[in-house]
Amino acid sequence: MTGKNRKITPIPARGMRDHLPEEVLPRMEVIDKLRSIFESYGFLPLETPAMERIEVLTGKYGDESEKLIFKVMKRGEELLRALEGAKDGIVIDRQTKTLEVSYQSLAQIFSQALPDLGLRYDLTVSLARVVAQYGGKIAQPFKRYQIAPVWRADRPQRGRFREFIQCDVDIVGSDSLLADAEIISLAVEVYRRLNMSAFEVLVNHRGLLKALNSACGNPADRYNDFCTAIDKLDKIGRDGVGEEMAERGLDTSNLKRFWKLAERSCYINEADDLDALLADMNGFIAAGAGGSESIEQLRELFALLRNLGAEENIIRFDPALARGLDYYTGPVFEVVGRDRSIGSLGGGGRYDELVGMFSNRSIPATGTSFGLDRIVEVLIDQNVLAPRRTTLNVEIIDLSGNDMSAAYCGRILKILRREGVSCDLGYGRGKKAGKQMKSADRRNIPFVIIVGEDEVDDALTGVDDQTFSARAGVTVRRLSDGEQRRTDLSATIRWIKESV
RNA sequence: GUGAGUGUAGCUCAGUCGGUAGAGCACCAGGUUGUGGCCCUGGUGGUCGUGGGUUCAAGUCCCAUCACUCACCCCA
Repeated sequence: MTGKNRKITPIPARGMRDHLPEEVLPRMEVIDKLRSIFESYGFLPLETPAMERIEVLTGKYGDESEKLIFKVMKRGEELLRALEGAKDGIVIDRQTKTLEVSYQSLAQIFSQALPDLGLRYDLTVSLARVVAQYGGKIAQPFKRYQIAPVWRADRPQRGRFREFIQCDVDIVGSDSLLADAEIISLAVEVYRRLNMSAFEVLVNHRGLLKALNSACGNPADRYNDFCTAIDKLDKIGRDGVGEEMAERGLDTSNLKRFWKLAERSCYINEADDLDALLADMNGFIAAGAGGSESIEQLRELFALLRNLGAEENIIRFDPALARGLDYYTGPVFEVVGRDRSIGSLGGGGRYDELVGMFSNRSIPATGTSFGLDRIVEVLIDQNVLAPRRTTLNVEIIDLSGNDMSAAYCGRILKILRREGVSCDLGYGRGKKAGKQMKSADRRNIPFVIIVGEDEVDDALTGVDDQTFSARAGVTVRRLSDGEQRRTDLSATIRWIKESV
């Protein structure tokens, strides 16, 4: 460090964020609530390393996403050996400590030969690895949740970061639709218990989309393109989707019939409309492979959801729901705001081919992921959640700042803390009352206890804490409305507990 | 990866035709002897992102670079 010219920027690394206490406190409230709901459904916590072997991560997400994995290079001697091992297009001279490499080989060597670790890109791949590693120990169906950061080397943007928290809940090893129903009703309960307003859950089936793709006149292998285009409906509208499909070389001649069906999307409690829609859907896809089976599954899933006590007008069958990820194989769902302006709050579905990838056999799985940051953002917007500047209930204002008052304050602190009332001694001991009170108020501390000569005169020496609580005169003020009481400590504690 | 925009005090920003930097908020002190939020006064705080160029003179014009933001792609 040679002076101020060398000052290091205090801005966090690109796409990464600091979370100050006032922001962390409401986030932790949400996390606590999520955990208790997950556990009430019997999901168990799992923790896995932030870094995985690189070969665990690669080949799972598709070429585009694979570029977004943060890779960690081999280190020290191993790095040199790897460079020497990458014979093609590279010459290393240990004597002269020089390295010659063609520009073309460089990118390939750096991205393939040198990394041996990577930061996890999501939590599902780690789950699949754990299931393969501890297969015998883990009783299936395995219900696990994991709330943890994941990393993506994406270019940051509004609501998109390089490090963010995922809250994943999955059931591994059951192909029962009951598992899908349980995941969906869990999602509904989470948003309801978080007091999120104006949301709904859209449900569809990947098999149905496959059949719709065929019914629209496209070959089966264009089904991913079909889903990708449909998935953009909210953003670019029907005409946009049509153009998108044309660009991708898909048949758009039958699209009108599809929209006609899609706009009959209805809540699952609207039984007559729902039955009619499913029946007409079945007619439309008559030739589609496996489509009828998907429709039967949806029918059963909706019945199960009603059994699990689904509220009215929350869960909706939406034939135009696609979900971007191409690993889904069965029912899929997405939680959205009713006005659609806040985008997706979370979603999930069945993915029967993914978890088995380390086990060489297919293991059925279904699950959901909650976007913690987006949920917190929406809850703050809806005034359900507020930034919190303190965990303190009480600050003690010591006006005298002498040995006598210090002993008196100390005794109050000890008793309050033991009673579960968080409290602290103001650092402005001995300063003017106005200053100290202002300082407490600015940090949103709800109560102050004012200790001056009058109060200390009342202090009772040589008595136990219980006697002290019952007899010591305490001046306590509620800052929200200025109400001030002079009473004993026990009554003070009751008042504080009642109002916070 | 592609395209656009913005960098001036801790924060939000102004700064005219190129003439050596300003406001509000925040912070500190006081107006106020044991009572906060409002108001008033004063104060601290800036290599104008960084480097180069043009000019008698650059926050201002030009070039480069870095960082951030937004949109696309993709996703949570």
